[in-house]
Amino acid sequence: METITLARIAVSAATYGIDKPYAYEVPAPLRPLLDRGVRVLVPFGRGNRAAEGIVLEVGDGEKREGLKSVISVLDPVPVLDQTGLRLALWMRDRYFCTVYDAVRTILPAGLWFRTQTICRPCAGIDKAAAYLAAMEIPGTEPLLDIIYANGGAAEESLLKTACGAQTAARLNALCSAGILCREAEAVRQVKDGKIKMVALALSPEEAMTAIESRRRSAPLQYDAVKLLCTVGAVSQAELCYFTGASASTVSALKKRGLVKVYEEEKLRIHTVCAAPEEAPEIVLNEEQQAAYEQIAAAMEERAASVTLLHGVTGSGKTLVYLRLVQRALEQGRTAVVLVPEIALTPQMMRKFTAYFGDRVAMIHSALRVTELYDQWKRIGRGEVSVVLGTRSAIFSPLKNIGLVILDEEQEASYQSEQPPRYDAREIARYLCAVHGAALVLGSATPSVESYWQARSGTYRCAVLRRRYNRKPLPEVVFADMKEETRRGNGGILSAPLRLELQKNFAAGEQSILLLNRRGNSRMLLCGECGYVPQCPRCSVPLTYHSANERLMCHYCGHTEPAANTCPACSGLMKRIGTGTQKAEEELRALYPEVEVLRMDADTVAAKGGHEKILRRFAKKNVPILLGTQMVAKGLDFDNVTLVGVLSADLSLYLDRYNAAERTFSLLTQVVGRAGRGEKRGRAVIQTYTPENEVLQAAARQDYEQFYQSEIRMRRLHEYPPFSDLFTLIVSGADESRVLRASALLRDAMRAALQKDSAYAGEHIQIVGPAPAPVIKVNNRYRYHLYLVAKNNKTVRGFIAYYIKAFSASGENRALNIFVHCNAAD
DNA sequence: AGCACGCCGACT
DNA sequence: GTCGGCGTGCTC
Repeated sequence: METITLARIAVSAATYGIDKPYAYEVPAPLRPLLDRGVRVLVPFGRGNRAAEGIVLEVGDGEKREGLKSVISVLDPVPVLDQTGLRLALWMRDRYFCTVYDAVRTILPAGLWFRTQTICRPCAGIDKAAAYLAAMEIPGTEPLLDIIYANGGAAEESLLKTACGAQTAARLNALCSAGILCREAEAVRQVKDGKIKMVALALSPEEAMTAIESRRRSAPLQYDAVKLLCTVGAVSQAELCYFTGASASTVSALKKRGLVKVYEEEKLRIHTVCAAPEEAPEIVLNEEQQAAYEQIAAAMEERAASVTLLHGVTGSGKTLVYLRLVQRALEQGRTAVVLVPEIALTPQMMRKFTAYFGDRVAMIHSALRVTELYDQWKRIGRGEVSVVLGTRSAIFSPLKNIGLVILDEEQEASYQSEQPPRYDAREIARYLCAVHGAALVLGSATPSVESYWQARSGTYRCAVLRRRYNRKPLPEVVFADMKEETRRGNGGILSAPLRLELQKNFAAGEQSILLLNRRGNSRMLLCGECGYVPQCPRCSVPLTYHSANERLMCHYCGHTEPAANTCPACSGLMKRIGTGTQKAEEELRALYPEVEVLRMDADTVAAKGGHEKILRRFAKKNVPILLGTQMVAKGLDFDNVTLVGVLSADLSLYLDRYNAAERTFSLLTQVVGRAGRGEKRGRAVIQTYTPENEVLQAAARQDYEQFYQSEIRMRRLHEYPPFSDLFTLIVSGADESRVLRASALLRDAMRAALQKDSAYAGEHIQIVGPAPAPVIKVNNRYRYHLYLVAKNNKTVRGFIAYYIKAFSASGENRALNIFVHCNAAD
C-alpha cells in the first residue's frame, strides 16, 4: 500500500450525530502549510460541498478507498494550540455539541470564514460554445446569463436564490458536461487592519539634498520630506494632515525614489478610559491581606486550586483581585478576570487600566467585531498579560495563565444563553487544571454549589467580613401584600412603600424600585394567605397559562384547572406577573408630577445602554428609577436612600431549582444599593409571604442562614450540588410530533435504565415531557425532558447516545434536540 | 443539514 | 414513456 499524509479533521458541516474526526489526504503541496490547529477547506458529503474544518492531527497513513483531499489551507498559523484543541474536544463531551461548534465558540467572530463556491466557465469554453452546450440541458441558460452578466463568474448561492430549487442539479449537469467548473473559496469576514506608512528611502541628508532644488517648484514635496527627516516614518494620513500634501504628492516622491510606502498593521482598539486613575501602591487591610496571602500561596504551588472568596458587599474584593493579578505578573504568568457585565463595572475597568495600562485587554460583547479580533491578536502574541472581560473572555488565547478570577461567581450571565451553553466557571476550572493555575470565585452571595464545595473542602475558602466603609446596613421593612389586599389596595404600591417614597420626594432623595420579574412567568397566588399552588409530583410552583385558564408544571407536564379560590383558605386567587411598563403607568398615574426613569431590556436597547440611563438618573436627580434586575447591579449613587422591591414573590416562586438562590442574591444586592452616601438607607420589600425564610435572610443580609435552609431543600429534592439537572429540549413545527417523539425518547431511556446494569449505580431519573416556559419560538414548539443525575462520564455518555439515536431516526427528521445542564435561567 | 439516489404519480 | 415530487440513507 502507498503511504500518504493524512489529516484528521473536525468538519463544520457535520452535525452532532455524525461528528467525529474525518480523515483526509493532504496533497503534497499543502503539506508544509498544514498543521494541527489550522483551519482548512475540505469536500464533505455526497455533493462534495466545501466545508470548513480544523486539523486535529496530522500523520502518515495508508491510502484507502473513498478518501478525499484537503482543498486548501485557510490559516497561515494555527488558530488554536494544543490546549485549545483539547478544550474543544472537552467541550464536545461536556456540552453535547460538535467539535467545530466548540471551536466557533472559542475563536473570535472576526476570524470566521464564509465559504462560497464560485462557478465559472471551464478554460477553453467561450460564450458561444457554452450556450450551445447549454441548449442540451434544459433550464441552464438563465444560469449562464447570470454568470456572464456578472463578469464571467458567479457565486453558487447567488445563482440558487436567483434561479430556484433545481439550480443545484442543473449546475451539476453543466459541470459534468465540462462547461462550468466550480471552486471553493473562503472569505474571512474581518480584514486585518492595515495602515499605509511612508518612510524615507534614503538617509535624511541625502533626501534633503535631493529635494532642496525643488523647494520652490514642489513645496508640498519639500515639506513632506522635511517632516519625514524629523520623524522617520509616519502614516500617509498623518503626513497629509500635517503638510497639506495629498496622495499624489506621496506617489510622486515614491516615483523619484525618495520615499517608500508600505503597509503596517493597525490595531483597532479603543481605550475605554479617557482619564487614567492614579495607581497608588495597594494597601490591604488585615482580612484582605490574609485572603491575598492564602491565594498567593496557592498560586505558588503551581497546581490547580479553587478558592472561594466570600466577601460581603463593600469589603474591597477588587483590591485583593488587583494585588493577586500583580502577583501573577511578578511570577511571569498571566491572569484572566471575569465580571458578569462589564458595562456595569466601569470602576473595575478604570482600576485595571490604572494599574496595568497597555498590558490589560478589555473583552466584552459591546466590542465591535474588528476590535474584538484585534484584541484577540494582541493577546495571542503575548502583548497582553491581563484580560478583563465578560463570559467569553475566558477563551482569550493567553499563554501561561497563573490566575483566573470570577467576580460575582453566582451570576447567571456566566452561562452562555446560546448553544453550546457553556458555563464560564467550568471552562475556568478546566483551564486552571491545565495551567496549574489558581481559580478565585469571588462573591458576596456565593452560589449554593460553590459554597457547598468550600464547606466540604473541595474548594478553599477565604472570607472578608468587614465592610470597608463601615456603613450600617439599610433598615429593611416588609410590606405584607395580603394586608394591602384586605384593605382594598389592589395596586402595585403598598402603603408603607408610598409613605417612604413621599418622604424621599420631600427630601429630594432618590429611590430605586425593582420589579424582579423574569421572562414571561406568571403565577397564581392567594391574596388572603399567600398560598402558591404547587405541582403534586415535583413540588415546584405551577405556572399560570391564561390561554387555557390552566396551571401547568414545567417539569413533568402535570396540569390542572386554575381555581378562582384558594384551596387552603377559600380566599380569592390573584394572578401576578406584571411587567415594568404596566408598573410605570401605575406610578405615573399615582404621582403625575414625578419623573420616573424606566430601565429594562426594552429601554436599554432603545436609549443606548445602561450607562446613558444611569448617567441621566444621577445627573438629573430623577426621583424614581424603576427597572428589572439591572437596577440591582448598577453603580453606587450617593443620593439613593430608598429601595423598593415591588414583588419579591415574582422570582421566589419561579419553577427553577435555583429560584430561592437567585432571589436571595438579587435582594441582597438591591438592598445594598440604598444608603451608599452619608444618609442611612431604607428598603421596603413587598411580598405576600413576609415570613418566608429566604426573604428574611436577605433582609438581614444573612448568607449563612439562607445557605443552611437552601442546602436542606437541595438535598431533599436532589438538586445541585447533590445531583445535576439536564434539560433535553425537543423542538419542531408539529406540536403533536414533538410531544410524541419526546415521550418515546423518555420511554427508551427509561427502558435502558431498567435493563442495562451499567446504569444501576447512577440514580438517573427522567421526568417530562413538559412544555418549555415559552412553548412556541419561531413557529417551533418546544418540549422539555428533565434528567436528574450526577453529571459524570457515564451519564453524559448515556445522554449522548440517546440524542444521537434520536436525530439518527428517520421519524425525527423534522425535529431538533439539544441538551443543557443546570441552566440558571 | 444537505445532497443524491430511488420509487411513484401526472402529463406530453 | 419521462419529468419531477418527496421519502431514505450517508457524510472520510
